[in-house]
Amino acid sequence: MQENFEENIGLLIHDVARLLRVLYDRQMASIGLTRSQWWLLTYLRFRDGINQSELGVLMDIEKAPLSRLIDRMELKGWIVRKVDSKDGRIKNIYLSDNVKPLIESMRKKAAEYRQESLSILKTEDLNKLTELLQDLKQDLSSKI
Amino acid sequence: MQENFEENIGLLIHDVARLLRVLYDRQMASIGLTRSQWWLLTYLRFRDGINQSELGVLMDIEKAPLSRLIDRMELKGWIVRKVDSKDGRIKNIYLSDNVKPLIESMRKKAAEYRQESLSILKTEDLNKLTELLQDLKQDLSSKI
DNA sequence: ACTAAATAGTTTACTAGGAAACTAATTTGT
DNA sequence: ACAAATTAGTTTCCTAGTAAACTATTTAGT
Repeated sequence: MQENFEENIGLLIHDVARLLRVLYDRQMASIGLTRSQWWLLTYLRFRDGINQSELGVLMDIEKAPLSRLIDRMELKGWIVRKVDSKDGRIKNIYLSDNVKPLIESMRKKAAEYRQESLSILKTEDLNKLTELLQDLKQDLSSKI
Repeated sequence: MQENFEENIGLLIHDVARLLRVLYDRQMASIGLTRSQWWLLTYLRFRDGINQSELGVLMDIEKAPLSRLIDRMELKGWIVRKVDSKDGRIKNIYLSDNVKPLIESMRKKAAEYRQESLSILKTEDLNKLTELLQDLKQDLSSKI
C-alpha cells in the first residue's frame, strides 16, 4: 500500500495493539465492563480517593471524556464523587462497597488475558521486546 | 498499579502505539486531515474504485463507521460513491480530482512521520522488533 | 418463476476521545 | 482587600468505534 507497506513498523505496532485490545475487550465484556471502566477501576483500586485531574494524568485521557466516564460509572453506583473538604474545586473519587466483588473478577480476568495473549513469546524474546519498546517509548515521549 | 504494572508488555505496547498515534495525528492535522481520512485516502490511492465492503476489510473497521466516514469525505468533495453497474447493492468509491494535491502533501508528511518516530532505533534493533511483533501478530490473529 | 437466504449498505443507540467555551472556586499580586 | 490569573471540573460539538435493526438488491433452492 504505502511505499514500504509490509515493513512499516508503525502499522505493525498499530495492528498488534489492536489485536491485544480485542482480546482485552473480550475478557472485560465477559464480566460486563468496557475497557475504560476496567481501566478506571484498576487505578482506583490502588488510588482510592484520587481526584479527577490526577486520574486523568494516570489514565492519559482528557478531563472531558474522564468526566463523562465518571458520570456513567457513578450512575451505575460503582463509584462516588465527593467534593474535597479543603478545596471546593476538587472532586475525589471513591469506590463503592458493592463494586468490590466485580474488582475481584477483574483481577482473575486480567491474569487470564496475560496468559492468553503473550504465551507465544519465549522469555528471552519477551525481555528483548520489552527492552526495545521501552527505548522507543522513552524517545517518543520526549518528542510529544 | 497492577501486579506487574511496570513490566506489563501489553501496557507498554499500548503506550507506544498511543505515542506513535499522537505524532501521526499531529502530522495529519498540519494538513487538515484526521487519521481516518488520511488512512482512507491512502488506500484509495492504490485501490481507486474499491467497494465499501472491501475497504472495510482493508481498514479493519466495521461498515457502520466506514459509511459515516465516507459520508463526511463525500460532503467535502474529496471522494464520490458510484453504484456498481452490475450489482445494484454495491457502491464503489473514487477519488475526486481536486483531492490529488492533498494526497501529494500526505505522502510528504508520511515520510516525515517515519523519520521522526523511529530514528532512535538501530537497523538491527528495528529488524528484531519487527520480527518479534510479526510473530506476536500472527499468534494473536489466530486467537481472534 | 417464486420464495428464502445472503449480501451491501445505512441508520440508530451507546461508548469514547479531543478541543474549546464555560462555571465556580482558589490563589496571586498589588 | 480586591481585581486578575489560575485551577478543577462540566458542557457542547465533532470524530470515531461496536452492535443491532433495518432497507434494498441479488442469488440460491425448489
